[in-house]
Amino acid sequence: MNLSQDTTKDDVLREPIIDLDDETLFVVSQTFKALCDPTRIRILNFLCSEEHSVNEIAEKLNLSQSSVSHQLRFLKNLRLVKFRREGTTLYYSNDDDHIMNLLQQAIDHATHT
Amino acid sequence: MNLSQDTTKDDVLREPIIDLDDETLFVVSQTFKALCDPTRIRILNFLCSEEHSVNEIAEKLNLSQSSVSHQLRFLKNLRLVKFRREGTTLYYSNDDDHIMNLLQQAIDHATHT
DNA sequence: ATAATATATGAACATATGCTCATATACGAA
DNA sequence: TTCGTATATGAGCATATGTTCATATATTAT
Repeated sequence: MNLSQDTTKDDVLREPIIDLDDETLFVVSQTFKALCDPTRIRILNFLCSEEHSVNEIAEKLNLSQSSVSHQLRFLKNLRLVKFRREGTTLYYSNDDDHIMNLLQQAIDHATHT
Repeated sequence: MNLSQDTTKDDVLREPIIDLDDETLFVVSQTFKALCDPTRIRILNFLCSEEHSVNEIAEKLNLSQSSVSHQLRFLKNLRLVKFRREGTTLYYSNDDDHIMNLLQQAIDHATHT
């Protein structure tokens, strides 16, 4: 696994990646950090199919408005969710299909077991 | 509110899962927790291709023996790595292809960006 | 303008996390 | 057994994390 990496265009045979550069490491760890908290998992899973307002999320998932808002800010900083405004209501939705796909894979794996 | 849940085996059409049960939530969060720390990411990535002893890991990744050992215990508890003994040396290796695959996807995604 | 509703935010707090240090344990060689 | 090497473990510590509480901000309606 991990037998290759970006090198110059001329390379054909590539060295295996022993260690990862700091930036990759940071991005990957941040990505998984977003997915490692039960509350965020529930929120992301809830936003998987369709958009929901902050209050809807809080009510359906039985969480405080503040907690949801804090977590949504966290997820928005990582560009995992986005929102649109309608009056005073903000509708949040998925903004990263790739990460949502990783989450679904893990959920499928967990439920399948 | 968990509008849907596991249904009977006879069902073909199923409601979307609004909320996740506690066990799934726990397993998924634990899984990602394993992948959200830079040190564990480096260790798992290093073990991705082949087995390595504790000292090899520590030296190649420039980590303390103690830190590596602690993290390996963490990863072993989650069944993400296994080891075989050869004298006093323990060779650790990947024990969960599915999770390793999730990690590689995230790494590819991060490096590709 | 004020009121009502929806959301965001900062402080404080308790808990979780990851590291280091020192030491314990396990195994093999002599 | 004793020594040397490899690994494991527990305590202590500093930092990170997630929640609640109180309050701030934003938008709409009156």
